[in-house]
Amino acid sequence: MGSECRAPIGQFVLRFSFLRHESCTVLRFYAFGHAFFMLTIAAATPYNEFEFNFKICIPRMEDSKRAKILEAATKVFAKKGFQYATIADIAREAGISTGLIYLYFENKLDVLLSIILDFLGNLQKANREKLANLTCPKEKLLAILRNFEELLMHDEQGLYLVRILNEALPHIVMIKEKSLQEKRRQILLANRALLDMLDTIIAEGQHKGLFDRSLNPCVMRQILCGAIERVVYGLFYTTYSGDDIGYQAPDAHAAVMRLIEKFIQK
Amino acid sequence: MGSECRAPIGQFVLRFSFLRHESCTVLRFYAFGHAFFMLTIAAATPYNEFEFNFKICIPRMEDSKRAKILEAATKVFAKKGFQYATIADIAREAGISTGLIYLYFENKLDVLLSIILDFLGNLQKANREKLANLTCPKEKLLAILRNFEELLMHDEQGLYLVRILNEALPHIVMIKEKSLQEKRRQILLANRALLDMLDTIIAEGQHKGLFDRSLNPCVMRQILCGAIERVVYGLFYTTYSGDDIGYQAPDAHAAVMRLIEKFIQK
Amino acid sequence: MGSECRAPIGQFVLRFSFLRHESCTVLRFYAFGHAFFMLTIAAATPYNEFEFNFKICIPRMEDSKRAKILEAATKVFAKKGFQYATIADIAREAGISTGLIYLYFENKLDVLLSIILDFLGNLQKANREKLANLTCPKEKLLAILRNFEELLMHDEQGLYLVRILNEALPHIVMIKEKSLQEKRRQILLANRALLDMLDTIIAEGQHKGLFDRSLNPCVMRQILCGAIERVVYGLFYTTYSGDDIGYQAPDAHAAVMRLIEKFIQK
Amino acid sequence: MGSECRAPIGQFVLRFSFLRHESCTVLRFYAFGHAFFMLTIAAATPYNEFEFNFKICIPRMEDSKRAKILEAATKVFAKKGFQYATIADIAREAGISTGLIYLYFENKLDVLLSIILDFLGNLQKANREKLANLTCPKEKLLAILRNFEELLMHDEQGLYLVRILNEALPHIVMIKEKSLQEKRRQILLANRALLDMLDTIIAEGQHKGLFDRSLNPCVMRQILCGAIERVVYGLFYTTYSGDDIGYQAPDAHAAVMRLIEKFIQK
DNA sequence: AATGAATGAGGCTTCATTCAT
DNA sequence: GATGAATGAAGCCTCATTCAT
Repeated sequence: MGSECRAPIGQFVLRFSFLRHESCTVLRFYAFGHAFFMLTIAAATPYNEFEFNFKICIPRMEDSKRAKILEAATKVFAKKGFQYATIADIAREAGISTGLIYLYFENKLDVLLSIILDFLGNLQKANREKLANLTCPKEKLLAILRNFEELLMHDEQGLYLVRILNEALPHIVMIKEKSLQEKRRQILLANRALLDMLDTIIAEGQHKGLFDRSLNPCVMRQILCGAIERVVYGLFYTTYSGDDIGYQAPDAHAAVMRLIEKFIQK
Repeated sequence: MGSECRAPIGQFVLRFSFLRHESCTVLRFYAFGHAFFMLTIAAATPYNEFEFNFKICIPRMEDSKRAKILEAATKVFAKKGFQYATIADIAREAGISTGLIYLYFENKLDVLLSIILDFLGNLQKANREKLANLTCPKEKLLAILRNFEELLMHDEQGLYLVRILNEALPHIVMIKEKSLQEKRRQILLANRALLDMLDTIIAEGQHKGLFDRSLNPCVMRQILCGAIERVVYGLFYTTYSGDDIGYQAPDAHAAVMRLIEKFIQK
Repeated sequence: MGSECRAPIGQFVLRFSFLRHESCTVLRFYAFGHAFFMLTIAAATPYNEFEFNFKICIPRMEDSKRAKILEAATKVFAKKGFQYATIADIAREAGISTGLIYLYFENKLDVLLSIILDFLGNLQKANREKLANLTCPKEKLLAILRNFEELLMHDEQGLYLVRILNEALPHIVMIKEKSLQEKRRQILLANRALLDMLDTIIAEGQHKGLFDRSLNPCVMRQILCGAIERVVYGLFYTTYSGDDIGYQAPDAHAAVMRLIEKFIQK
Repeated sequence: MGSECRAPIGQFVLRFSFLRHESCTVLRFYAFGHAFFMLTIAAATPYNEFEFNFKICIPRMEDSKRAKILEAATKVFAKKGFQYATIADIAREAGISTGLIYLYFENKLDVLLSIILDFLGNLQKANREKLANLTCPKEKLLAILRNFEELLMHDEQGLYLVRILNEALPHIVMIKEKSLQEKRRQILLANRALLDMLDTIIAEGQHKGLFDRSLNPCVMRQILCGAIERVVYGLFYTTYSGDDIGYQAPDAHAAVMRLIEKFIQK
């Protein structure tokens, strides 16, 4: 925080923090420890007209810095695209300074990789929990795909992730930076593990005579994942651009469930 | 009264037609058979003020060079991603100088929009041709989706397009540049027209009792398109990264056909 | 009720004052004694909507760095001409990196405008001080023109300014950039104010029968200013090109004084 | 010309020429050999809105190409400034192609030098003619300054020249290009000759007891020339920016005459 | 731990100049 | 003589990253 200060206002104490970025100034007013409202003054050209953005917000208290940065970055990457999102954007969104990001991450790409790795980790964890008690291939398949769907549709952050995954995965293969090779390897491994798990379950289902045997399991998996992502992407697009995509989250869920059922059956 | 006349302009012949009406005079200028622009002179009093109405159609230079640039850009955008592709990359790939690109396009974004607009135009054209003789919703749906699939799987350029469409569409909404607004509008319109066409056909099929009535047509369309794109994307990914995706073009085609059949049925 | 408070912000101390009126609360933020901005909160109900009135005064960072850049730019612009001066030249002259200039100014044109605006501001200030105690038109005219002459002949920077003003003023009218419109307006206003002041004094002198009545005040002013600028320009040219212009600063001053006396008299 | 073509319109034959530039298209319509009107279509972006500039003009018939280019360049340099004027601008204004300029001139700087050299040549010629029969220093001085004034105030081109001279002279000293050294030398010589002539006449007048002896002749010359240029510049500024400068050509002339008379007298 | 001023490499874009036609 | 497509050097500007505080 740039600075803090207390001043009595009305019947309670008003505390505020003050943060100057390159292109804007952020003031946060707190009452009772909660951020009371946030005032962003953009375009600090002297003697000029200004643009203000207000955000009345009561933030989570226990936000560790790392999580805060990742959350902000997810939003910014999704809205602007990785390349066009700047470190300054992320810092502004997170309410911190640009330098601090480099205390928690190697560089911008590392932030992106960390978002993806966190997501894949969460997905793996959820899958492990759900699959523990299941034996039927159909139930297993459903469980995994529902986990995928839920993580993406659960909240705004999930919608952002669809956009990010879509954009980022092709790049990950290309990463050359030595210091990020380990993270790159982990992501590719986790991703591959996920796909293999799906392929194996589909093959198992085909083998047991439960699923349609005429199709290549890999294509089937690709279709199922692609359909889910696309459907969720539509939801992201709606919230993001304001255009009506023609359906809501429940429609999306129903359709995905129906797709799985119909498509894998004999 | 009408007359025609040819005059050499640059490297191609300019042809124009001349037509005098009672109250105005119309000049039409043609290049390559296209009406280049149309000039209506309302009150032909010499040395006086005039009223003009223009209608411009196709003022562009060598189409082959333009196509060459677009082809190179498609490849580069697909391989590096739009954000990481530089103008120098495109020029190198096309075998021309960087400056020349700015003779044919406004800037990098304009190149991207042109690629997409050309693709959507081709798709629309192919759809119009195929749909002319069809009445059955199922046949219509199949025709459109096969057009889509064929354009994308037909050759390398098609595979590149999947990657580009995937990455670019979110950006298009964000375009603020004044000079690109018209192209942005056209793309969004063409895209919307395509989606509406699909939605209408699906709704028609549902109404006639041919398709599954329980699902929202927009979601169904989203799933079908998403699945096709994802499957084709897998093929691109294989050729591009060298990783085996686990299936080939024929598998992909078979699966898509089967998906359509199964998913839309009652 | 009022209170004051200090909080460190970046490298300087932020001071603010706090004032509660019956219907609103006013916060004033100061840096270096300047009111940084003023925030009026109309209805201080917590967690509710607010009404704010802002008045921004001087949001800028280190003034010394800004001045350093302007000084370097003045020199470079004068020696190379605005058009041929590069940002790299200015940065080199100021002993900083190119990027830093963009932290203090919008772009190259903004640097130029800032130089001119600063000069006009100094001139206005000097005029205000000198004119405070004068009533005689002749004395007033002399005071203003001597201020002008002194600011330009005082030191090297003054000589540079002649060259810059000469070159820049035609450009200022042409500025289209939205972000520079405000500065453009201010310069034109300040310039106009200066000319109007001169014209008014000349007209007053004519009216009182002190000055030559046969001539248009605007032309007279133009001649006086043009003569001064040209004479000073000669001095700049000498130091800059090494060519002997044939006179020195004292000659210049004597001639200007004599010109004023002779030219305005009846 | 790009192309020519004839078509009967009303009771007389309409001939038109057609010229495509990079950023605009120029049509010229002729009647009876005169350019009837000129239509400039800017921003030839396909499918887009256009900007039109009309110019109804009846050009001189015997325009040699070289003179045409210089005339166009004078206008463009004056309006945009040398650096920001492009060869394409000049070609467009002259109604020719960019390449043709390089058939008549070495490069852009050569065009500028040629404009100035032509002007100085005209001035020298006019001075030689006028001075032939004069012996009185006062008459000689008046004759030279009136020549200067007349050439600059005579027409639009003269006004443009004030602006160009103002901007260009400081640069001429800096020219390093080998191929332009000769022209540079000529300009500096002609300029020096002009100034020397003035200085000599003033000194002569002082010596003969006709002029004020208390001032340095060089400063006096500088003041007289500076005043004239500034006054004429005001007229240019008015026509160019549309702002009212507060006086007209006759006011300017009267004031200049009066200045000379008053300033040089004892 | 946190800040944000400072750096400078690298991309986009313009435009003087060339040259095949 | 005349054209204008093509070239590519050079400048502006952005922004990831560093580092003194």
